[in-house]
Amino acid sequence: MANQIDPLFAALADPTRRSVIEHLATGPAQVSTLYAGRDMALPTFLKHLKVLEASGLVRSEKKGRVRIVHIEAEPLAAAESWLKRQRAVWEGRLDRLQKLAESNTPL
Amino acid sequence: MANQIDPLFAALADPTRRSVIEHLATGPAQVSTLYAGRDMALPTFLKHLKVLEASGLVRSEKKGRVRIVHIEAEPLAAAESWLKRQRAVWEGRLDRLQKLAESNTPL
DNA sequence: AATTTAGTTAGCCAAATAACTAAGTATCTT
DNA sequence: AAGATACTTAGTTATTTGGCTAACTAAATT
Repeated sequence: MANQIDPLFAALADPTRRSVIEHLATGPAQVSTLYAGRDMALPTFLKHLKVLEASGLVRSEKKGRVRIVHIEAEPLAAAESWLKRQRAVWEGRLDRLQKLAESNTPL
Repeated sequence: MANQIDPLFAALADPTRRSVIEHLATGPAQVSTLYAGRDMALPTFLKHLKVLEASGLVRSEKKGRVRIVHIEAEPLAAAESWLKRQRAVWEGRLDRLQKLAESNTPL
């Protein structure tokens, strides 16, 4: 029922995982490509991929011995949306404060 | 030097802390007000506030025996900005795919 | 059929996180 | 001056996280 936004932000709180998302934003990729050049053991990296997949930010399917990973747009948009909403509330408040200041300071 | 975006997303990955941000978006508040109605011990809640403050999302100062907490707009915007950037890359890719499909399918 | 490639599973470990209680320190209020 | 209020600090505990190695499976290549 709930939005499951916790694991989403948690997934984004790691540089390895964010860089995977950055890579996948340019298109789907297989595990070994995503792994290339990383300074960590493969099983460690696979755990990061699992965290991403559990958060819903990413999906994957196996083709032969290769696993193709792709980004999932909606959860990314959901996170952005939460932030946007907070900013809207915050800016709405600033607007009201400004109007108040203007009405009380008729120069 | 680096953007310190890790602790930012990490701070947002907890419902208690997000609800504090939601509250503070409507304006500054003191600790006891933010704490009111929460089902956890006060020291536990204070740790959450410390996490928020360490992430830069929030600042606070003490006035007498009361601590006033307020939101910090920039880090919130930085998180939103990262997400927006990913979406831009992603949507740019979708646009190119669509154009490609159009040019290859002249009806 | 043997080897290489691409991931997977299992198990261990250290550090970080989230929670608690108990006890303490300022700062109002009466 | 005493008491209440608003945090603060210290110390404990359980769970989660992020990392590792070793050993394994399945698919493609030679």
